[in-house]
Amino acid sequence: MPMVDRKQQILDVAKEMFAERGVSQTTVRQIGARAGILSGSLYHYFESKSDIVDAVLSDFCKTVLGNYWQIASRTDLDPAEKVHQMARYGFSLITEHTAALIIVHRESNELIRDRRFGYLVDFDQEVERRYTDVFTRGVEAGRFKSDIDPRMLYRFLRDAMVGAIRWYVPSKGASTDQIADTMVDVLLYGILADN
Amino acid sequence: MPMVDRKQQILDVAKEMFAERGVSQTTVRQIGARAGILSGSLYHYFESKSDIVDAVLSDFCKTVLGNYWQIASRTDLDPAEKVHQMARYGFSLITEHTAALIIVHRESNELIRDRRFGYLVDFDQEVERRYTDVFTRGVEAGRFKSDIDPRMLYRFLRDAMVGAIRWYVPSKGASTDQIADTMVDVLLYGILADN
DNA sequence: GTCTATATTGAGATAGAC
DNA sequence: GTCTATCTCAATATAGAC
Repeated sequence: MPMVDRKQQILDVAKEMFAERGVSQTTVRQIGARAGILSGSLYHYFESKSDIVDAVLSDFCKTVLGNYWQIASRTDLDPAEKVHQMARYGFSLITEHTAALIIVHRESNELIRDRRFGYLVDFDQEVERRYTDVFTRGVEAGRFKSDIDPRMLYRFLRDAMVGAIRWYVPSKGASTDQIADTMVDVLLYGILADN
Repeated sequence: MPMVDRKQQILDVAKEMFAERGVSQTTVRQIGARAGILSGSLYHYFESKSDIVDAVLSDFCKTVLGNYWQIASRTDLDPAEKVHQMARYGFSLITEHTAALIIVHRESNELIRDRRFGYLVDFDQEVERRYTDVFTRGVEAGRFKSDIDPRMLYRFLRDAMVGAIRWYVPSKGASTDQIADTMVDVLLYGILADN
């Protein structure tokens, strides 16, 4: 089959456009046009526009959670190093899952009004737990200051990470790893227990 | 006149709804309904829905820039204290200008496609300059590490600030000042030159 | 200044021929 | 599997009576 899987092609196109213009600003006609078919034909592959959004996002959530789980499970890293690796992964999403990240970040508030996207809330909480666990362990291990607020720290970090998607340009300047390194450097020297 | 200025009332209502549901998801019918008139009557006060958005945002930008200017101009604060005060003001926008901040933060990408909202870009750059100036001065004064990246620091700080609007609940927990204090504490102990 | 009524546009979705 | 053609609905905006 020389023809690329059309369903996947539609997903790729839709993902791009959702990221560029926002979900609600992207019409099925536009998706069809860029995919090279008419809007009506989309409904051969998907039951609704919502289905397309769902296919893009549920895939993203599964991948990201899996990867965070892997890092969080490593036993060869101390808490500070673990935060560092998690931050590197978090920033890497900007280039590796640009479109999905933009959609989740920019529109999850709107999307979760629809019950079918309730898993976005669970996703958020799962990721938060991965980070706060590491912070808490770090405190217990005496590696981080005992008066830190894990939830607040996570939120600062997360917002700085996902916020970067609005200004980061891959071609010039630092890599996402370098940005993560800078961020973690600022963070650690503020939260590492004095020694 | 016992009647509140209707134009202002419409603006207040619209601002609220834009923040709740997003600009494009808010219809003129809904605005009219909550303001107690029919959608058609809105056009007696505004030429278009865009005009309403504009009225809300241009006002916000003017106020914020003015206040940042005031803080940045103070001569009684050293760089670290100035960052602290600016961050406190930045976080205070969450409660003081909730709706406008949400709109600017969540939708400026979309809005600036429309030429008439080009001033949002200028606004962003102006605010950035206020912050990076302070960081740069701090380096020159030997108060901050010499290898910091003012732009990146500003972006971390800004994204953490505006991101907080998605999780901050005024009624319970910390005040915005307290959150700013925590944030700046983390930030400073990472960027203050050793002494 | 507000209403009724409606023009106009564009969206998601469907039916059925090919 | 894709197209043509169209339905249905909801949005912004307008015209003109009151």
